[in-house]
Amino acid sequence: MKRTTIVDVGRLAGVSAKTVSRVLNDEPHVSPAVKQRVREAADALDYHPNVFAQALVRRKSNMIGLIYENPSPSYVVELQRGVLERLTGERYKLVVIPIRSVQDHAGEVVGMLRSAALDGVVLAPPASDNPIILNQLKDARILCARIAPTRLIDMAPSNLIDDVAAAREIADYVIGLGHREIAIIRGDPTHASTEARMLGYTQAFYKADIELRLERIEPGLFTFDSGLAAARDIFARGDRPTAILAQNDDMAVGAMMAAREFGLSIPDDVSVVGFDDSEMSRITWPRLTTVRQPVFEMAIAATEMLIAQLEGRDVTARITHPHELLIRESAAPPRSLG
Amino acid sequence: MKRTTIVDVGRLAGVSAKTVSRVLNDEPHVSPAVKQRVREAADALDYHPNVFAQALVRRKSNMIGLIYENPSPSYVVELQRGVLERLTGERYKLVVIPIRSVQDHAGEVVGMLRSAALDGVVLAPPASDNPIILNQLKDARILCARIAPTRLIDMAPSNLIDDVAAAREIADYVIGLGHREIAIIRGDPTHASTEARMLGYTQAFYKADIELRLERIEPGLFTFDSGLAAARDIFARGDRPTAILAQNDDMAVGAMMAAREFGLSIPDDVSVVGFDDSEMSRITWPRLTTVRQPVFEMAIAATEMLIAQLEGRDVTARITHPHELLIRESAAPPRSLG
DNA sequence: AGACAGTGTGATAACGTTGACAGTTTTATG
DNA sequence: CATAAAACTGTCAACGTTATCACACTGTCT
Repeated sequence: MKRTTIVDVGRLAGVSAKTVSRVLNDEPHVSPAVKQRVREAADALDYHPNVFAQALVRRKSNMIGLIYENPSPSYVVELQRGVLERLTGERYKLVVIPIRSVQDHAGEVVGMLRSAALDGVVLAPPASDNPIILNQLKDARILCARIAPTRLIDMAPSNLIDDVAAAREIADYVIGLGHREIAIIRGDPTHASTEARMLGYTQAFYKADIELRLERIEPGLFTFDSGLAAARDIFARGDRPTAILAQNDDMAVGAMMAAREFGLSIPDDVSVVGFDDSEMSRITWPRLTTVRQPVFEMAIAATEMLIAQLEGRDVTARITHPHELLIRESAAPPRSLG
Repeated sequence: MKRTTIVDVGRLAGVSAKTVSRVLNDEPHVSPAVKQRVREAADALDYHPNVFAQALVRRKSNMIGLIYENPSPSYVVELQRGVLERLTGERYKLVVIPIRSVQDHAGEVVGMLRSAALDGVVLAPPASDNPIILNQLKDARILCARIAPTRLIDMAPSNLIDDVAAAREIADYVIGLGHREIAIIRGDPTHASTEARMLGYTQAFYKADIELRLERIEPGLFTFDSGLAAARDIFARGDRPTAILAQNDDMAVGAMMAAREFGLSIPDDVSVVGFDDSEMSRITWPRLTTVRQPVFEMAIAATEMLIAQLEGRDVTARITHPHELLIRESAAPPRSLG
């Protein structure tokens, strides 16, 4: 079973392979009559070009990768939706490349990408923050665009939000409601945004002259389960906080679940706020107060940056996307203030 | 900037290109000494094979596609997780191919796949059920494995659950709780499982001698929003049902949200059950009673079937995966029965 | 000793497409 | 009308790898 090639099409249309190539790639200098004949021949033979032969000779694969290691399914979904959104109508295909642990395998990632022969990659956290990966990509001359890096911002095109300010704002809000006994559930320590958000919280605490007690800071991993476990720890201890700041929505929803297990009502007994505005924050009850990170838009923008580079257009080096405090029903003044 | 090729490696190691190829592909008939030399030369030059040249000559791309058009993010996540799980450690890469509307674009899908030159595809609903796509894949000799088809089961390897039985069981359960006034939120009419689940509900109603009133059947699209809208319609009407059967979890959670808007408590005022056991069913409060469809396992199995075909191994033609009724807290006897 | 199976190695020709260049015709220009 | 410019078309050699075949050598079995 031989594939039909461009030569077959040429034979049927009575022209050279090169001419067929020109027609199929919409190159100029082909007479309308020939164009028509070639098109018909191609249709008749149900011809589809061999992308490998093209990729080989053009040195371009029309495939881009999305690299992530993200414990939050809703985050990953948004990410991918954004990339695919920008890719509709383009000839690029998306190859998804989840990494088990960027921290542990940073050295191997780029080698893998090289064999995959992608035209470029979109880096999501924490790969977008990893200096080893960034440097190796540069050495291997693989183009990239980044989502939510917090370091080395100018090393490659970046899509940011101001994590510190966003975290500070939601902490300000919670403090503004009257809370003083506030617990924090941290994100995955290998993600740089964890520190950034922590810093934002700290600034808000400092401004309000609230002491940040270490035992009120629980480790988490950005997963629902880690939020659930952290909040169980928090509630199991004697001095229950009146509010919980979770560093993403998954953990916040986990914390809400834990509160229910302890018979606590939200927001009356304990306020819970998240971070991201992922889909799940809208489907819980009460709906989660959170701060929106426009992941979908950031993914679109990153993909745009990548495509711009691939096509040799000018590239915006950095976009800081707006965040937004979304006040919903999961946080309220502490009961003592009624 | 020239790429380093197999010839360069050969030159450095003092052997022919073919010998390098043999070493790199672990073919026999190479002396240990040469093997060693070639390996060192390849390392020294940081050589990575060009996958396109390989694909061209081997007629094999080592890429597989995942085709879906699925409105439920959590379903898609599970699907992808399963495929990627089976692919870890394999040399295959995953290309994701979301289709806007399989119904409308069935004729174009396979052409697209052909140009993408994938070795095979995993078909998720509703593409797994589409006869046009299946036939064209067959004609184009693109291998495939299917997830949750309901028709033409023997046309290609399939991973099923018994949708009818599963739907009947959860309806039986709700009826068993004492409900008689039951509304149904249907799924996307272009997905064949919608009819299958409907049939299961119908059987349960018939067995219990409950009339299935048409005005109690609301259309939906498997999305949270469609479930929300459908349930609003249901609650806005005079004769409120005591239970709602939603054909997936997304819509069930939407219905729970609608109930809250109407000040109804779950399960006291109204019971809600879903279908799938997607992640969201565990994070709501009360947790959603549903019937588990092992999407993750089905995706792993489908990928295994595809790989087996690609490697010429024997392929299981059909696996019926177990479903399981998961009784949680979102359904209870109707208030009238206490 | 001769035949024979295997092992190790290289030369050459694909795989299907496009880039570079050259040749031929048509059209525009002075 | 001559001539330059543009439009059209074809030839040939890449692109980087592997398949196929050929050859030389090493044992092993009659």
